[in-house]
Amino acid sequence: MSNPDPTAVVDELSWRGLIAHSTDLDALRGVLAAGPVTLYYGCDPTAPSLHVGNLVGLIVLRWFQRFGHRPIALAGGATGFIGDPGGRNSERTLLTAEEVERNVERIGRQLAQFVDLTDGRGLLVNNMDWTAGLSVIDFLRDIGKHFPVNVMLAKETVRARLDSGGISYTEFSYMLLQSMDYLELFRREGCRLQVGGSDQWGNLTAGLDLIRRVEGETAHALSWPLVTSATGEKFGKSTGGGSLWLDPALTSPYAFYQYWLNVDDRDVGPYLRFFTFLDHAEIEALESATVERPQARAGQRTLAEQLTTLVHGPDELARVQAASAALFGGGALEELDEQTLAAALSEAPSVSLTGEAPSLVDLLAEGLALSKSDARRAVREGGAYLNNNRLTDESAVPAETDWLHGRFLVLRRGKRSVAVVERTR
RNA sequence: GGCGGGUUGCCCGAGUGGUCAAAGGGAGCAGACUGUAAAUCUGCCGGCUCAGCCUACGAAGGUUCGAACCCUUCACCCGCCA
Repeated sequence: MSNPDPTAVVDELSWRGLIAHSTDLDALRGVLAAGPVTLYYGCDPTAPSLHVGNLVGLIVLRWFQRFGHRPIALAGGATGFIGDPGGRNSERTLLTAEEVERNVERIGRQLAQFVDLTDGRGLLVNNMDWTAGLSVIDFLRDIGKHFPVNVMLAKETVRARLDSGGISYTEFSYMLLQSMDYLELFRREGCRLQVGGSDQWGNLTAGLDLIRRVEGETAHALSWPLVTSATGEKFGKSTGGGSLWLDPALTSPYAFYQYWLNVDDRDVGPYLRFFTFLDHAEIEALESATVERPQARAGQRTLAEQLTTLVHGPDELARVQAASAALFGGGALEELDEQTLAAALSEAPSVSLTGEAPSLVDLLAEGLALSKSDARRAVREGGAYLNNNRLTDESAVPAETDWLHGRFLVLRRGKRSVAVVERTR
């Protein structure tokens, strides 16, 4: 898709609620109108995978690409080494060089999945490339000289840290590195726009200042609002507390799909706008459907479908939908044929068994990653199920007839956590 | 460098010799109600070979019949002074 009006990307993002702060929007439109604009978004490799928090950035890059612009996805091999002081009240634990390197490699692959890199339409870079060889003296002279400490101290991220636990010189310097990235990309690639979450605003504007001082030119910044949820919980914390990762090894596509399927009614509309590329009419229709017939959860279903496809692909989507239908369909598991059941269960965490079966409490603990105390408690509280039947006996052992098709036991804790035990002989 | 304050379970935070696995809140989990939602109510929320035992209150050592609580040393954090 190529839109005839390259400035319309601003209106699109605005309609979707993806603009929180911006530098001069009219000036930005002017730049966008003048031709394809190169812009960048950076992620630090603090973990071996991107998470949903990074998803907005990737989607914004895609929007720009759709409107004919040229996105750069930056993996922060250098900045991740230092640690962003923002959004925390204490110092980060430094990652080792091996960890950063490994994370950069993995995150780079994920970034490449979201941005079309063919024929120079997009670019993937690592800021370590221009930071590693820099000497301290050059850095202090060429970059540090342009940063008034009084201005840095006034930045929200720094001030918050001064009020809580203090901040090391290392993290204090983070802003300089990020600004230097922008300057570097401005020089190398003619990058004129940096996008980021609103918590990055201070860092974004620091980059603009640097470019103005060094190059005497105006660059732009655009931020999106922090994604929140209606209940005030941290967005993207999957049930169970962990982050919602994009890597299927860290968050299974099934769990990923279920997360979106369970989104609060009040969040569906905003999330459809933020996270999908559906057109306005379709989103508005889903928004009214959510108001009129909330129990159908049409919005949640579409959201879950769209995002699972975006991140994990259509094949995974089909599998997790089959699994969800089997596990939440309300029908008896015994009635599912072996093939369907096996396919559905392939999405759930599983335990393989060869010999005699241990107690169900042991299996619950292992399959659902609980402590045995927790597993015991779940049974005691009536929150543990075998093949959709509530367990009541803490010392129960699976009976021969419990094995579905002679192969499977379906264990469940509460409504949503499912694990499968598979027996091989 | 000096003086003072602090370090408690996932987070915040009470606890100053036995009744402490440690108040209260938040987060989380389960049950009921529902729509695999929200709100609400109820229960749970260190581990285990679970009516008992083990491990835990920054670290190590000590006093004591007994220590999260007292003493010593060390580490880190926060103030004020230099």
